[in-house]
Order: sequence, then structure tokens, then C-alpha cells
Amino acid sequence: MGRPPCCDKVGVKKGPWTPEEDIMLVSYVQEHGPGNWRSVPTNTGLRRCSKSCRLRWTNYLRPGIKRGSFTEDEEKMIIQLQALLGNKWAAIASYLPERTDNDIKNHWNTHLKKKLKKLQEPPNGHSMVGFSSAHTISRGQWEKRLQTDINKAKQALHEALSLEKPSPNVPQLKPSNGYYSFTELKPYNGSAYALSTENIARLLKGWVTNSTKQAQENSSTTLNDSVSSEGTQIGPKQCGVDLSEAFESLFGFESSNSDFSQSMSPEGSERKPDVGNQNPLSMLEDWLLDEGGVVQGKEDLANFSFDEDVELF
DNA sequence: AAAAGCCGCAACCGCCGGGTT
DNA sequence: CAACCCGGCGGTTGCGGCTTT
Repeated sequence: MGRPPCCDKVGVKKGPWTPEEDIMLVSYVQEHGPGNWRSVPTNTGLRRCSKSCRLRWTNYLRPGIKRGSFTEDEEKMIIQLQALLGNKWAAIASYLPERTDNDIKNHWNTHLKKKLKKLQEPPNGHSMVGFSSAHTISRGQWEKRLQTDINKAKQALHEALSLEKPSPNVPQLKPSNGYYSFTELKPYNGSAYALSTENIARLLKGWVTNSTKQAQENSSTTLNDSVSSEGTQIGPKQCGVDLSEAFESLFGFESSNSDFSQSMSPEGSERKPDVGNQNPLSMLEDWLLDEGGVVQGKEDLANFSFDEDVELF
């Protein structure tokens, strides 16, 4: 039997959401919490597909979403993570909690991909993005190595991510020491909404303030314990990737995302199981060491990344 | 000023995996 | 074990606004 549509196609409204619909959805989520999207259209009277409701909430209405242009740090991080993780936008988004996977995906497709393409085809043939200047190799060699490195890293991550049960012997993320510290909660800023929905900002503002108070009671929240828009646990651990050191050694800067609005903490939300049982960074390090000493140790792992000082854009 | 082209992004679509019955 | 349900995810589309001609 074929899978039935998520909702009755007849009478289902499509297209842009109106402020009124937003209010209905927000009111419902405020009362019941996110989840059980199937019942949302029925209970709210919204003539929308449950999926559409979930997406509208996830990508637009939920509090804590940062809108507007991406910072350079954010762009660098996306580029780094995309090189490591591939088009795993949800995983990438877990490192940028204020951005939705849809936003990141859009930004990648519309901006970053083009920028990278330009960089790969510089008019003077002197692209310096990648290994540090300590590695004085020709452009051709560098490109070949970078491509190999990225492919290998991808493969290692893929393997790591495909493993299901965590091993007790493998270090996992801990809620301390240089990880994101999302202990502060960002108050709602009405400007986070598109102008067209400013008229519902006030409604949301009061609610977010309340939910923020709730969240603050659960303070000392780290990314490791952060909650996704769906109420499920997200964060580096979900990916089985210990990127705490990677951020320091690969990115060369600390995340500017020092606050994260853990605004929703619905009861009954389930913690997702840890996916990986190996540290891909360690695997990458191992592989690099196996490469005959081309790159060795944590110091040189940094060379696997884009140089922070390089003017990317 | 109008038309054409381009761009950004919200939203949709289809597939997939996990959970439940 | 199979069928079904539900939510998550990545790819893609299409519309509205902006820029260029």
C-alpha cells in the first residue's frame, strides 16, 4: 500500500502564510507545545497541511531564530562544516542554533557556493584558501590535496555517522570546556520577524518572555543539551562528532553564538540517541598521520582548514 | 518609466527512518 | 513481521522584490 498523503489534499491551502494564520499557529503551540503536528490543522482550524504547519513553525515562527544577513564568522563556520559534513544542513544548523537548516541551505545555495566557486577559479591563479602558508606547494598540488582531504574527511564522517551505538571508550562531548555556552537566553527581538508579520510580534513577545523564563529555570544549558525546534535534543553529540577541538583547531575562532534561546522544552520530548561511537576528528587525525607525515598533530590539523586570516570574501 | 532579468527566500515535494499497532 | 503513521531532512520550485537595461 502506498503511503497516504500527510493530509487531505482537498481544501488545503498553500502559499505564503498570513499573519492571522501565524497567530493561530503560535497560539496553538503556545498552549500545546510543538509536536503532534498531525492534529494541528484539526485543532486550530487552519486549512494547512500538518507538514506546512511544522515547517512554518520551525523555519519562521519559533523563537530564537536569528534573521538577517549572515556574519563572516557564521559563513566561515558553514563553509567549514559543509566541507566536513556535506549537505547535512540539519547537522550544520545544530552548530548555529539561531539559524534554521533552511536558512543555512538557502544561504549556501545562493551565496556561499558562488563565493567558493569564484575562489576556486581566481583570475590570477593564486587561491590561498586552505592550507596555511607553511605548506608551500603549488596550486595544483594544493587543490588536489584539498580535494582529497575533503573527500577523506567526508568519508570518515560518513562512516562515523553511520555507526549507531556509542562506545564508552570514545570521548564524547561534555557540557563544559570550550563548548558553546548557551546559558544566556536571548530576549525576543521583534525585528527578528519579517516586516509582514510585525503585527503579531507583540503577541509573540509576551509568550516568548514567558517561555524564556521557563527556559532560564533550566539554565546552564549547553549546546550538548540544547533543544531543537521540534523539542528533540540536538547538538554536536547528535552527529557523533566531537567538534569541540575542531572549532579551536580548525576554525581558529570561538563561536560568536554565545547565547541560545532554549525557549521550548516540551514535556515528553525525547533525547535522540547518540549516533556515533567514534570521533571523526580523531579519525581524520589518524588518517592525516597515516599520510606519511604530510600533516601531523593538532597543530597541523588547523592547516586542514581555511586560514582564518585569509580574506575569504 | 517600463520591461526584462536576476536574486533571495519561503514554502513545497518526495523520500526516508523510527515508532506504533 | 508487515502495514501504517508521523516527523525529519534535503532538493527544488516559484513568487515577490530589486536591479539592470
